[in-house]
Amino acid sequence: MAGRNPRLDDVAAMAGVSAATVSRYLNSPEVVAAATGARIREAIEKTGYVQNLAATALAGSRSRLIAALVPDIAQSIFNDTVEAMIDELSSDGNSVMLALTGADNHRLTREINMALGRRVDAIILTGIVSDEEMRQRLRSAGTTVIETWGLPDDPIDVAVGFSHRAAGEEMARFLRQRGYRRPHLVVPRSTRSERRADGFATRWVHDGGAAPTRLEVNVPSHFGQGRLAYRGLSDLAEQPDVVVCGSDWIAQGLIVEAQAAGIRVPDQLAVTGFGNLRLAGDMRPTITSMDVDGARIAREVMRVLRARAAGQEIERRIDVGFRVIARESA
Amino acid sequence: MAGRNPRLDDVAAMAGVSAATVSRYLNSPEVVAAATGARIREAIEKTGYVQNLAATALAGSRSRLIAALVPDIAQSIFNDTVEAMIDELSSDGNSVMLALTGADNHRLTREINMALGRRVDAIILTGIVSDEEMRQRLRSAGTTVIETWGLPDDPIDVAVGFSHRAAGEEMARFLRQRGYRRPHLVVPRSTRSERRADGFATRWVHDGGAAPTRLEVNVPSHFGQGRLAYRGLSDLAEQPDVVVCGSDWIAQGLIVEAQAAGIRVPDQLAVTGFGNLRLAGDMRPTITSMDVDGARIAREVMRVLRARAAGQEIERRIDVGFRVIARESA
DNA sequence: AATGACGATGCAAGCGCTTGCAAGAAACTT
DNA sequence: AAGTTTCTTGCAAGCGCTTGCATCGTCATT
Repeated sequence: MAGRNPRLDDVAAMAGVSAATVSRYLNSPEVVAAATGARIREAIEKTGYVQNLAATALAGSRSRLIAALVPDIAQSIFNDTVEAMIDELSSDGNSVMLALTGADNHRLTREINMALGRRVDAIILTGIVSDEEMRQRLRSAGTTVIETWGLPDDPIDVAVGFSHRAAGEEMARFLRQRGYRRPHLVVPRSTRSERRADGFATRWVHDGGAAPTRLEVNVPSHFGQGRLAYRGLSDLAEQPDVVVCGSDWIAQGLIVEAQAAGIRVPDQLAVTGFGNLRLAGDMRPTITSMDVDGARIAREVMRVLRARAAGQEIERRIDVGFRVIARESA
Repeated sequence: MAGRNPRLDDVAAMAGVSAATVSRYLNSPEVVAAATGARIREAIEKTGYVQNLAATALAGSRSRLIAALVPDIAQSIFNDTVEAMIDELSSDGNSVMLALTGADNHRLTREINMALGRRVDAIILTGIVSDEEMRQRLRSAGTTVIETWGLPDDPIDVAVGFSHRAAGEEMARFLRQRGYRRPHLVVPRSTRSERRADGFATRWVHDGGAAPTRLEVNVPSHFGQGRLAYRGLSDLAEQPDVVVCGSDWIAQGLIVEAQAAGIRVPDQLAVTGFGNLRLAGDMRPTITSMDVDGARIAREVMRVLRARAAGQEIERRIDVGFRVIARESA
């Protein structure tokens, strides 16, 4: 006890029981007699004991550690989901290892190895693991792996998300129905955004429209890109009547720049965003966007995790859908 | 080897050495003979061995786990810093446990306990731990504790940040010198923001101005609050000539709303933000803000961590400063 | 009063790795 | 050639906790 951190033994000695009993008390209080429990509680209090979770993880089968891999957090549409998940997970007594993968495949690999090394109970992926070898590796690791925000045909393990292609198609349908004729797409260079853009274009053409023009921008997308995208419009042969942006931030920037140039939105130029971030509803004009329920994704992830912990079967693909939120900007 | 994950032993057996040697190879490759190292590398490759870091943490003295506690990540001025830190830390072979504390003291306590339980090598705090008992607890835990973004007189262990009060004073000086006379403060309900506001007010009055009016808003601050804050101006007896916002988001929203009302910024109303986020430079008009180098904070944190690991002494309070970025909005 | 059944607890063998100590081999010294 | 020093490597004792199995009272049952 002198100098070092108190251990299970110290608590056990003080409470007059064996270490095993203290361990049981910690993990399932209901199995130890009430009186014993009280003594143990007191001993824990007195010694200031804090369970060494590294030892717990080693001895037991669970680490109560969950790895969450995201491209970035500085400006990310996933933040709400990640925040909700971290919240829930820690209420359940887990810790979350947050790793940033960027667009970089090499970092993804490194972080997955780290996660495997720590024997995490689950790996939550945001963004798409395209490397087939890595997918295989994850499959055979035996860990729960949840892919979020996308809905691959053949998930590594479980996927919670929606079809980006379908979302793009839906937006095309919506704008066409509203009477727009010349859409211009501003597309961040991420697999998901590109898929939406492809869905949009395919549907648009299928419905008899001319192939939309397209501007690619870097990720992560931000306000400033919207402004640049607006200026880029002047290079187009034909002016669009609606600009379909890959994110609400881009849409916001584009609107601000258009207004600064004296253009009225949506009368002279309509704009749509993606993500239905809070600012979409707050902007002047309010921004028409595509809503994805990030919190719902988090909830479904938790449901999967709990089901797994309880040994229940779950569906492999969980579609949370999306919906167009019609507002003033388009 | 059958069925289960390969262990150190398995690698050792295949390479024809003892487990100790493999362990040494893993931790300090230079101490094992080159030829042996090659055999081990090959064995690792073949078995697909992944070090069990729970065991490593238990046996060794370091866990290579760092806990980062932040109020939130959905909309946070700290995100850049956190992102930079996570990046650096994982390049160094550490994992980061990200915990969200919200404004809630109870969650803070829980997460600190978790961190201590995992025997993290360091705890990085963003936001202020005001509970004196908890500060004491952290002091005696013997773990490296780094408080960031603030600069308490008596840090728990080490602090990297700046004086919010001084930043507020500096903004007051700046605006006074620019000739503004009636500032109005929009203050998020966080200790840091309030401190800046206090610094501003004190200085302003000290320099002969009338005490600034003040509007409190909830955290996390966002675009929509700026719009509301603008509308709130009409309730004031006297109209301000400059609105000092607690964040760039608020400033941005306020500008958009003012413009929608036909008010020219800064001619009829000046606005300042805080944080010098990217959008401050991108907005129309560009937003005058207070810059804090979040990446620098991350770098200093890393420096402290490395110094600690190397057993060197470091200063307890590291001031990264701040500076006003004069732009179009004020 | 004998027999189970059951609840509460202890024993001890791990979980997979690190590291101080010691020994054998190889390379220098004198 | 013997004595040192320097490298490499192995041995084995932990690190602090969990958990299957065994033990021992207590009660309810016959």
